[in-house]
Amino acid sequence: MDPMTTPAAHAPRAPVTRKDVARYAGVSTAVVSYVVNRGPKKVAPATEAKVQDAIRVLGYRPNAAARALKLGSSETLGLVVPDISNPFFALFSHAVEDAAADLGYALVLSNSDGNLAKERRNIRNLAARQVDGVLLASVLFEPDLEVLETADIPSVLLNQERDAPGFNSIGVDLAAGARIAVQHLIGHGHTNIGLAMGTNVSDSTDGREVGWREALQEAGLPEGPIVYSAFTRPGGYLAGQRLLASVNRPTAIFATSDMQGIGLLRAIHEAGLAVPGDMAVASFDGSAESEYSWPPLTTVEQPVAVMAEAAVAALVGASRGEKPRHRIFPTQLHVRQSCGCP
Amino acid sequence: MDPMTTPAAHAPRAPVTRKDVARYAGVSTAVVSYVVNRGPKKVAPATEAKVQDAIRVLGYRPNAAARALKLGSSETLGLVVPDISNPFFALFSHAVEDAAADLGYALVLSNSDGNLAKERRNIRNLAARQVDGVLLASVLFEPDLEVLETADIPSVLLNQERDAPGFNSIGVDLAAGARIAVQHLIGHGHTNIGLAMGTNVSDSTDGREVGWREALQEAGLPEGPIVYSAFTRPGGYLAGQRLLASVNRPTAIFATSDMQGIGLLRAIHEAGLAVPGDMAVASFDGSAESEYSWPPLTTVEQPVAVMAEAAVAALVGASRGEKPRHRIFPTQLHVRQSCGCP
DNA sequence: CTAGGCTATTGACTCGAGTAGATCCCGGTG
DNA sequence: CACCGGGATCTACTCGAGTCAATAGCCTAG
Repeated sequence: MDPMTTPAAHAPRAPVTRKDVARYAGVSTAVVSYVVNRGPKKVAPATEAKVQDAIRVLGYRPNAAARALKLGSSETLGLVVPDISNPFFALFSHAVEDAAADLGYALVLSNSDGNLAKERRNIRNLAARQVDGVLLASVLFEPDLEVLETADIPSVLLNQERDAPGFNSIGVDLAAGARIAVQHLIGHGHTNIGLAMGTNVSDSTDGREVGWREALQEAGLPEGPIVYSAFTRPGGYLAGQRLLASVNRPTAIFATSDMQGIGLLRAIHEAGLAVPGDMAVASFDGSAESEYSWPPLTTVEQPVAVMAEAAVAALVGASRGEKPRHRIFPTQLHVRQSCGCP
Repeated sequence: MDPMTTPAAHAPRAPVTRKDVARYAGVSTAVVSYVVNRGPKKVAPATEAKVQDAIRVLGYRPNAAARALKLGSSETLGLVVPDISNPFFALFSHAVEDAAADLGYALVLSNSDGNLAKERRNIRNLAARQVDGVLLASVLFEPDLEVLETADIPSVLLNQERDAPGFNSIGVDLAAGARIAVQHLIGHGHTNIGLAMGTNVSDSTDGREVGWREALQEAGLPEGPIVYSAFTRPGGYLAGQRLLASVNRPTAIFATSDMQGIGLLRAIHEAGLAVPGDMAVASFDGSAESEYSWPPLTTVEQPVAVMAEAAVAALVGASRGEKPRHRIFPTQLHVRQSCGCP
């Protein structure tokens, strides 16, 4: 440390700019830029050393706002999710942040709390902040593309099963995933399989419902009871209570999210039934929580990390003029014990 | 091209600037600023109407980067957490985002993944991005304040039990919370209470360990076995296996986080024991997951929303020159069933 | 010894918005 | 009629960094 006097701890230190570095190093400001950005012109090694030194001594950090202004890019991506405290979105956010950080982008997070007006506000807000792209996990199943269009930012629709022409979108093959899970349940000998379906504002039927139905039909089984409720733990709990009380009580249930699966388990336990003995369960998402429930949930895993990377790549590609596209990823069944496997 | 047809959907529309608005409205750029910011000078109502009109027609959005450059503030806060997919931090992030949004701030999220080097990088990165403040949930229990000092940004240390002079910090009374939980367990008649302690890089003892010990001493009970492991589900699982195998197996366990509590439950279930019959459990945090485990966990709830608000307020206060301070919040015991209550 | 050809460096302009200071225009006074 | 007050508006500079065109050295070939 400097043996001389240290400056007062809380003196409002003026921010160090490129000019200060230039003066200290005895060069022009242009050279400082060239050193910092390694280009676009070369700098003599000796000069570079002087500049690096000055940067270190003064503790210079380029002002990101100035940079963003000049370059027209803030190196920032926006992520809009319904609720970050939902484990699935938390997982997703983490993966997105990782992918973005790898490419030098920062991530601005905002929650829409299942509220369309808030979702719109958030998008507009991000647009005003000059983010380079928006990743939107809409509260709607058919998001209102208008806001995105008028905001005129590259965007990716997440969790999107169907193609929205002119937009990047990313999703998983819901139907195939659900089918595989229900088939697995059928493989355990179940003939009456219920569905705890998440509610969903859309005209078209959710792929998970389709997959459930298909698997049943293929096996020549009748449709089990369906209960619609929120994609949440309480939603699953409620669905569980209803399903258990239904006239033709199923012996297995497929839940359209892990959160519902968790809620389901609670309802079943409270009814004094055993899982998977009295009631088998399988769910959808593949979150960490599903691994540590009791019993551990057999679940359809979404390739979250891969999807996040693809989403970020699509955004970065869009700013380079690439065409928007719709990508669907495959899921994978994670067999644990709630289905009846040992 | 036909001038009447709409422009090609993906024509790289040039961004609308203040100048465009000024030209369209037939005024100077200064007036546009005055209208947008409602000051610092007055504008005649008629002129204002013209400008508002132009803004609407052209779809003008002020460039946040330019604004940030000129004003030296980006209206942005940074949040650094070890891992957003940990439910506790997810919950916290949500609360922080809410509080920040209420005050017009956006939130930049970054994960440090329990990696000190990454934590430092993230902080520096945020500093370069001119965030107005940083909320830091450090991976260390005694964060290296040096980075924050040299970065010279207002900051708040989260989850901080002890006072770091010159820094804002926010935490809960860990010892008191742990004590209350252990006392509750004692109230159920347990005399051998184990501790699943999260590992913690610090010289001093974690408050939760202190609280556990105090409660035992006060009741004249001997210390039960302690197992140290990560603050995670697998950490708790491991701790559970060890505690169950220990020579003087306890009849109740206090876990220092909900995640550990969840892991504990799994280990106990796998051993074929009943909770709370054979083994009672209580944990710490109050996350949503603890409510839906089986059985639901009795846990010490942290006032996450209040703390988040206080943290954001401290940051905003700091930019106004307020003195840094250390605040400790009380916890509250949430009695559910894992402790033995009906 | 000078022209030519390099390379390293610099000066100066730019991005878009905030705002101080100058200017303009109007009605009202003396 | 000249002058002044005062509100409305405009001109011009600023923030910090990127980068191009111009320049200053300097070495070598002729």
